[in-house]
Amino acid sequence: MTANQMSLRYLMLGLIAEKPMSGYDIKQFLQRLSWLIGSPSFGSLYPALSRLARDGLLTVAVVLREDRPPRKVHSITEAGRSALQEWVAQPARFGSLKAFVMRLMVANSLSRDDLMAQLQQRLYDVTRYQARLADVTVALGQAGDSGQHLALEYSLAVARAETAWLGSALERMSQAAGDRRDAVPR
Amino acid sequence: MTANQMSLRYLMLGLIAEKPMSGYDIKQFLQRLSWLIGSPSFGSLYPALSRLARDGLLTVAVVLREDRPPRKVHSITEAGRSALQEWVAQPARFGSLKAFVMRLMVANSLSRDDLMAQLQQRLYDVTRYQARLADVTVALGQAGDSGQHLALEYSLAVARAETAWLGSALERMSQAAGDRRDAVPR
DNA sequence: ATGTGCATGTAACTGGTTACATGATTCG
DNA sequence: CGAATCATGTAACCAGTTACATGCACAT
Repeated sequence: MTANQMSLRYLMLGLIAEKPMSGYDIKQFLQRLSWLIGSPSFGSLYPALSRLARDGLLTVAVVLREDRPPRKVHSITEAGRSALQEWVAQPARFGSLKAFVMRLMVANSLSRDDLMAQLQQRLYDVTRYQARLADVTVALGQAGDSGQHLALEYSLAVARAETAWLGSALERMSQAAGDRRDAVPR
Repeated sequence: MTANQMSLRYLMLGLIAEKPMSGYDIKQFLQRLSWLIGSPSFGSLYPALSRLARDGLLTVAVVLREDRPPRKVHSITEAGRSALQEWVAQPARFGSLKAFVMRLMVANSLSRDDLMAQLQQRLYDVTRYQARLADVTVALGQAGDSGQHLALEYSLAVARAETAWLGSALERMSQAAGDRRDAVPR
């Protein structure tokens, strides 16, 4: 369970891009934030890793140590870095918050403009989603059971929070881009 | 894509519980709210349906019509109804909003108390999640790139909206339960 | 004639899971 | 002595996807 569709592939590539890691390292790291984005099992992690290596997106160095088992340390290649960049810059299709958050996590190679473009796209998608929810809520009116009403209201409350946050975040960032004195936003 | 882990099984069972439907009917229905909860493909829908029938949770009646192809109308059995009830009443483990919303959608057989128990459980889970997020955000402090900060802030904003909504919804419902005059909440 | 809607289903593939196998070392 | 940590991997399974197969009716 790694939060749908982000494929584990690019998540791992993103982690290795920051610093070389073994499969075990990655598992450890993700385990500690499993509550946030979920941690894949070894059964998917190792195969995915060797596939990335096979595709030339990363290189493997076997590090032998006395006493402990040898570890395979994976480092990103130039091809890997550009593949990651390409993936992370391309507009994410609308999905769960978790998927989007994972994308942001890996997106440290993103320029401020690209980052803002991601947020803008998300804002656009969530706004449309929110409008749809509002329509349906009105259309449902008295009909439908209380569970359905609650479901819609709940979804709507969350969507509203998302658009509000995205709006203010974008505003903050464009202001920070306005005065060119401080490089770091916020 | 039916929003993880709810297994399609109980979603379909829930739909058929409301009124008998063919596989095609279900697909149509879900297609129209695919933006909300996602629609499964025929390739998973039909097999799941026949498995439910095989397990005795629903019965199949082949309805022949001149001009149009015959349809297999599925109706829920007693066993099916109790299986659904059992599933829907059991505490949902913490997952995505979508999964929870789907549960609520199907939960029209739920008593107000059971419904409130579901919300209470969710509130408990999200509150813990929110606390964890707040901790990590503080711990991250100056470290971490802007993407990571944004990811955490975004998640936190949504979590806050969830707890706020859940709190007020529960309050409303317990008030409505207080004056026993009107049976329908809200 | 061509495509769209109705209606069912199967087969191949994908991307994950759990459980298993191996084997050394350190901690209680 | 047994359990946990380190470290890698494979095999069986599962739930979903896409693409394909079939076939009739109706509208363009």
